[in-house]
Amino acid sequence: MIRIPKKHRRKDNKTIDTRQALFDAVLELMNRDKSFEAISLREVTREVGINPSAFYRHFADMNTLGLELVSLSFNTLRQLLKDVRANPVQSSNVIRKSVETFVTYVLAHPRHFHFVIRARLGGVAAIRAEIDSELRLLVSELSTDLARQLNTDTWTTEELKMLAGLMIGSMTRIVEQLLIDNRHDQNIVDLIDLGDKQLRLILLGASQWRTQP
Amino acid sequence: MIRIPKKHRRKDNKTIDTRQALFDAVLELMNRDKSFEAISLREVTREVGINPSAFYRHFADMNTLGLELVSLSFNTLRQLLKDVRANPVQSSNVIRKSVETFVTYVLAHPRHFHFVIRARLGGVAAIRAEIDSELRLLVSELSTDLARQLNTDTWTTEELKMLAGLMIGSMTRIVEQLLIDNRHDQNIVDLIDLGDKQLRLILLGASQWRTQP
DNA sequence: ATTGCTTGTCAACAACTGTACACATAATTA
DNA sequence: TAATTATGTGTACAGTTGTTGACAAGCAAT
Repeated sequence: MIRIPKKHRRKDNKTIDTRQALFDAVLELMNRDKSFEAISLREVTREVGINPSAFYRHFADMNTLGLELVSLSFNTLRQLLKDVRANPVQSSNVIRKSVETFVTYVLAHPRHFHFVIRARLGGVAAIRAEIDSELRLLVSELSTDLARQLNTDTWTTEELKMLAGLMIGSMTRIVEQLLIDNRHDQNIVDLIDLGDKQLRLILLGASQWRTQP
Repeated sequence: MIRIPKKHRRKDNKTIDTRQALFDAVLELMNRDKSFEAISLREVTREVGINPSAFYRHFADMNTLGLELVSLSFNTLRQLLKDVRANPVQSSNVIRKSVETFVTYVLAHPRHFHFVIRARLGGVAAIRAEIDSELRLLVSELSTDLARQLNTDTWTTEELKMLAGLMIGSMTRIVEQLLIDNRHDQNIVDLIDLGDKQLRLILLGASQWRTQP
């Protein structure tokens, strides 16, 4: 019988071959319109082209794979934030430029964003919890950023989080419309326009905000 | 063997018994942390206490059941909107009162809202599409409502939808936090507070909005 | 070249799935 | 009452699932 040997590395270059392929397979299957919960272990190995039992050489089960996928996905998001902080947007229209870079980045890494968007409300509680905590972290980070640009006399910490949540919520919806069922052939430019206007309206409201008793 | 007979009605009183029980079973299973896609036909019938084959007397398959569940769920939402329009809120603090009634209503029909929230990004494309179209309808309705209260010179139709989408998006997040994993024991009052502030900030921004070229 | 670890194959298992068919019972209509 | 229709049962089927255990091959270090 002909056996096609799979290469595998070690220690320094830790067995990334099929491990990465397993990640990719899950993302690909989700891209083909399956929720994470509905993807079977065998389906994944079939996609990769290995025996079902070989799966266990890399992950204890599908859920731990999913949890690692959450980390990976948020890492690519963090990479964007890092880049943005390194090269802050310089433009007369900061907001629109920011939305543009964001959308561009999402479209450059659609699978990771698609996974998070879908798994956020999916059926695996542990994954939901992990995504939730990552998002809360994001809200906190953004609210401290905002604190530097707003009058801290009129903004409590809680209100800053409320504002940050609103902004991230708006962006989340953009990603949802961008990556899921855009059969409504919603133009990308239109989506950028939508995000731009929503953020501008939010920040317009913020500029008028006064703490109420 | 003991057989417990199930009653069933007809025509005028259309076979609602087990049919309704099947709906309830699905909602109950989703409430127990399963995504719709991951619920098997047999599981549902097991929950109801009937033979798997009997399922087909009521639905062609799980997906059509799911689609009907979308209709049912949005009907309960429409009921709220109907009530609200019939008895418009009269208060010095309209926004907060509105959020309160909304949250109260959601908590009175948690399963329907829970289903929609979860299935909106779930794995069944037909169900997603249906929910999406219902939500778009909602956005349209709200934007015509808003048109009556805002200066139509400074608001285009598209911008009204943008505003309505922002408001509904905010409420959607509230429902998500209300019904899913509120292990963060987020107080209901805090959530109402959050929704109130977000809506106020949005409408504050709206009051300052000017159409830009 | 031998040893030892990693990665993969193969075969098997019991459990569960959706669906089909023939049949039984309950409720409605004639 | 008798006939008809709606609903539910029982059994069966082939297909898929997660997981296990024994074994083989790839790779690195000795």
